[in-house]
Amino acid sequence: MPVITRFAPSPTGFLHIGGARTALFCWLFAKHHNGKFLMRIEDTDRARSTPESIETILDGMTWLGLDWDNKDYEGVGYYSQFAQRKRHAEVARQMVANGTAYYCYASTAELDAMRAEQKEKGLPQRYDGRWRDRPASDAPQGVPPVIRLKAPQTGETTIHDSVMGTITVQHSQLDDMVLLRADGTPTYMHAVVVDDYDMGITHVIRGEDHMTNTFRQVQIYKAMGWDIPTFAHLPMILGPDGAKLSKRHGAPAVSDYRDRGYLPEAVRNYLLRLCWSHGDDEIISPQQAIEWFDLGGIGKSPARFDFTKLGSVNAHYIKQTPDVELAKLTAPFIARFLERPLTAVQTDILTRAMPDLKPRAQTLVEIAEMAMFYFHEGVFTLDDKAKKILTPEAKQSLIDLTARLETLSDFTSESVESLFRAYAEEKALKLGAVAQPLRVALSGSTVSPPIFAVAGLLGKDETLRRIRAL
RNA sequence: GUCCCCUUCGUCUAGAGGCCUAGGACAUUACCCUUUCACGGUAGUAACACGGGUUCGAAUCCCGUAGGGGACGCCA
Repeated sequence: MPVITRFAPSPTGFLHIGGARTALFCWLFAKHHNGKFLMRIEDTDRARSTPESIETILDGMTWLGLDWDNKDYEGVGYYSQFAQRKRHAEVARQMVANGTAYYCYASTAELDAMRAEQKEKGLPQRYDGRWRDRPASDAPQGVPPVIRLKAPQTGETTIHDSVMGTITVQHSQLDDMVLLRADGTPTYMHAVVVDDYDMGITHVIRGEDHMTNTFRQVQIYKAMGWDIPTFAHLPMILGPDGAKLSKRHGAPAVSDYRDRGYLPEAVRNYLLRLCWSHGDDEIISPQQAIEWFDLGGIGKSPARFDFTKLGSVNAHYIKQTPDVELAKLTAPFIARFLERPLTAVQTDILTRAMPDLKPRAQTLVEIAEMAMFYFHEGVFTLDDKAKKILTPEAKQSLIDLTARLETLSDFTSESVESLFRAYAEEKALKLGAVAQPLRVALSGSTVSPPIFAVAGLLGKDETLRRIRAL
């Protein structure tokens, strides 16, 4: 049987980084087995679902390179849960007919009171089954009922989770959950099961927060006589402090990572290593990931998100990315700082500077910040450190040097360097004594890429202009 | 409160009863390289939550304790 997995986000916000990890694992598992990976939007909550959110989520998936196999579905490009509502209702009614579900006329206020009382008494908060065995003749007039599952009350259910192992829950822990709301729309619990069945999902891979739900959902499969898929519940991703990953930690949305200059392949590699391992391997190419990925490699314990490590993985992928492409990816960040797009000449400088830029950065934003001085016009504002470099002697050396630079016919990184080296030797100076002042002159800072390379890139005119502007 | 899951360096993890003097990566410290900052290289600090068992032998199996996470909606 071919493997079919799915990612089923609810379109009520952005694509969460934890969701992205789930999607990645589903995708990898399907790819590994030559199966299919499907996208389903869980939009049954009409009040909270928005088209913008769907777009954001799909964008995030595309950015990460996680393509789904039902892009042509019904012309919308994904399976919509809401569109299946008639089918959900039909199944619920079928369950009433076969005695595995029933109508419940309890009002919301009534149920709130019930839960409040249970809580006060320290009892487990569960629906007490007040309509479970009442005859249809008891139904009040004009009250639209919900349909509830008639859950088994004795015995137990065992599931064999591919990550968590064999887990058994007593049926006494289950309650009669709502399947179909009074307005005829399905609840999540019901819709997932029906959709997973209809879509032929063989492996339900999802977050651990769905673990206990699984035992309730299994009752629906049983009630309908459907085959139960394989479940794999992934441990949570926690924030650096061990609490739930949230806005407080800075970056819960996939788009945050794009905006901060992380490469999608780096984010994927980092995410892959959260709760999953393949021996001591850390840097794993997309091809290797597909080849190696298996459910057995997933750990059971939750992982904390570590931005520092993500940074180092990102640095690795930055170094691997070809200069032309990296320049293309960095240009928008620079353009944002400059408040105008880069000219062809500037793009060319950026590309040629890339070999010296990329080993120094962890993100595209850092590259952009570091590259800004190349495009600087006018006079630099120097900090104290830089000012300290420009002693009267240093300035004098620079003036001496401008005269010599002037005569250079072949103005390159190499020729400038040998000229500086010769000068330093002549004056019995360390190279740093002339290189540092040049660095300040050309970059406006005490820290920059190798300064002779900078001079070569800037060219003779601009180099002399910057020295004279001091 | 009830139920479920988890627990190896600061973090991600390797580990399937003897290969463990517990390995790797990130971070961190020192040194080397060096025109600055990085990159790179070398070396170091650093962990089996605790308590009981089982066994000739436990990070690994069992029980308990503590801590963490999750679920308990006409949200998904």
